[in-house]
Amino acid sequence: MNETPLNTVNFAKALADETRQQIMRLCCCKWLSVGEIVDALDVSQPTVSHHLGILRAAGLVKVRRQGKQVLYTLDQGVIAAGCCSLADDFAPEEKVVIIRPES
Amino acid sequence: MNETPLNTVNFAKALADETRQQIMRLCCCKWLSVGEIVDALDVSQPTVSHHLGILRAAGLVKVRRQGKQVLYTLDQGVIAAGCCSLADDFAPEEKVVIIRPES
DNA sequence: TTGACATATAGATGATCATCGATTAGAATA
DNA sequence: TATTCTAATCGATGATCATCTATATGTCAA
Repeated sequence: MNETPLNTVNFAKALADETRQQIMRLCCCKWLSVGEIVDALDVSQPTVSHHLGILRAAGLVKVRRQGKQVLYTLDQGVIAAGCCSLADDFAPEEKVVIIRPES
Repeated sequence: MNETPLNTVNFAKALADETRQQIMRLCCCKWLSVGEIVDALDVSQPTVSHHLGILRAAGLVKVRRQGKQVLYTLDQGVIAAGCCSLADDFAPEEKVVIIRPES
């Protein structure tokens, strides 16, 4: 639900909050439960859930259920693509690209 | 004045508005006066000035005075660097880089 | 099936922000 | 200097949003 298409405005909006970026830093390159994120930050559990909902709606995180817990991690592919879209639109004379190991 | 340092949160906030991105699209790769931007959009002159002020405070635009007019253009170097910072922080496993012709 | 635990949702509140009309400031020209 | 043109600032208003407490939902274990 609340599936906003990921244009550059929605992408930027999803990133435009300090708490949300803190959450993103935490679950970058690893899976974390909501509780672990709450413990690591200084905001309430509903606030963390709220921000995770926004990141989920924007498609910036992958979600997995493990028993009672719900695990989140960043979807780096989507995020890298979003960054490149921004650069394509607003810095086309600088060639910002994703280097792929093999193709 | 109002010189917020350009961390990833402030960078994303500067981009996180539809009207602001419209302005950015307009003055990407060319210099435009405030009046030209106002004519191209459907918002008032104070609103355009307001958004230009935000882009200026974030360092995303270059400004030049020409007679009575004030000209703006995007600072693509800053924008490309901001995109790469975002990608470095939140998609480190995808190698997002700026390709420089020669170095 | 009951209870405990983990997360999501609901509803309220205060802060931030985009927008506008009115006004001011700055620059060029007559 | 007075006037005109251009852009920035002021002050107000409505909308969006981050945050909280309280509650509901969902999952597992006893």
